[in-house]
Amino acid sequence: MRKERKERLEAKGWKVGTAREFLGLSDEEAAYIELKLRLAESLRKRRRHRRLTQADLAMLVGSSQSRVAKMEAGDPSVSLDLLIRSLLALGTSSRELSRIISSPRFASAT
Amino acid sequence: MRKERKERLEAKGWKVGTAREFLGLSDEEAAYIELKLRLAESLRKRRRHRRLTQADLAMLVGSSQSRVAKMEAGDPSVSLDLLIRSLLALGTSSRELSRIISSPRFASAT
DNA sequence: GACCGATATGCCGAATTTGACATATGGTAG
DNA sequence: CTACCATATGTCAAATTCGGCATATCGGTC
Repeated sequence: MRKERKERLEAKGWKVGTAREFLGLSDEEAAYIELKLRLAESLRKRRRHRRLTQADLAMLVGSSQSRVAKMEAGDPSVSLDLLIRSLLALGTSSRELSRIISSPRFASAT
Repeated sequence: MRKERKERLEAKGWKVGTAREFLGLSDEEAAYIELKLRLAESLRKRRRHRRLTQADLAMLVGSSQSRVAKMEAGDPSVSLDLLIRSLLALGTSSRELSRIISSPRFASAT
């Protein structure tokens, strides 16, 4: 996998709609990144809802505060795997997970 | 991550309903494995629908035939990450992805 | 201002995941 | 049976991701 490329940038300031137009991303890469950001956003929302600190969540999933911070930031160094595992650890159901994945981050438009 | 445990077995003969009852899996682990199996199943279905061989798909996602075989078998050595990336490479939309994730593998019942 | 809890960022060695290869198995046509 | 193609399985070095740690930054409160 050669994702050292644009992924470095993915979550810097591109939390906005589609990054696709700014960088030269393939549909597939764009979809992957979008997905990651949706999960990241949701993770943070759910953690806060439960009134947990990043450190709490880290403990819960057997990770570290810094990794949780990276997850929520959509950092390229975190995999969908860990993101999803964390959501599951927070008690997210498949049903809810599916909703997260299909929900538009803003309004896809265009 | 200490998944060397039961995951060794996960995809052996446990394509059935919930593995949860046989092995001592936590809700979270069970959900994770179920999810993986759903994606695996879907990947195979979609690849076949497109009349592609595992080698074709491998080429498409920049992987190898053996890895594709492992993906479709839900092998513990493949991550959700790769599984999802492959589905995306096959043109699966977020919408479809979400449907895959929430769809029961059989009939969850009980 | 100083202090404090929460979060962000950079780094590193350890652990996991990957692609590739060899090889085995399965099915099918000749 | 042989040949061929698709798929399965095992292994391994290289690449990626991991947890943990140190440290920086960001509000609040005093």
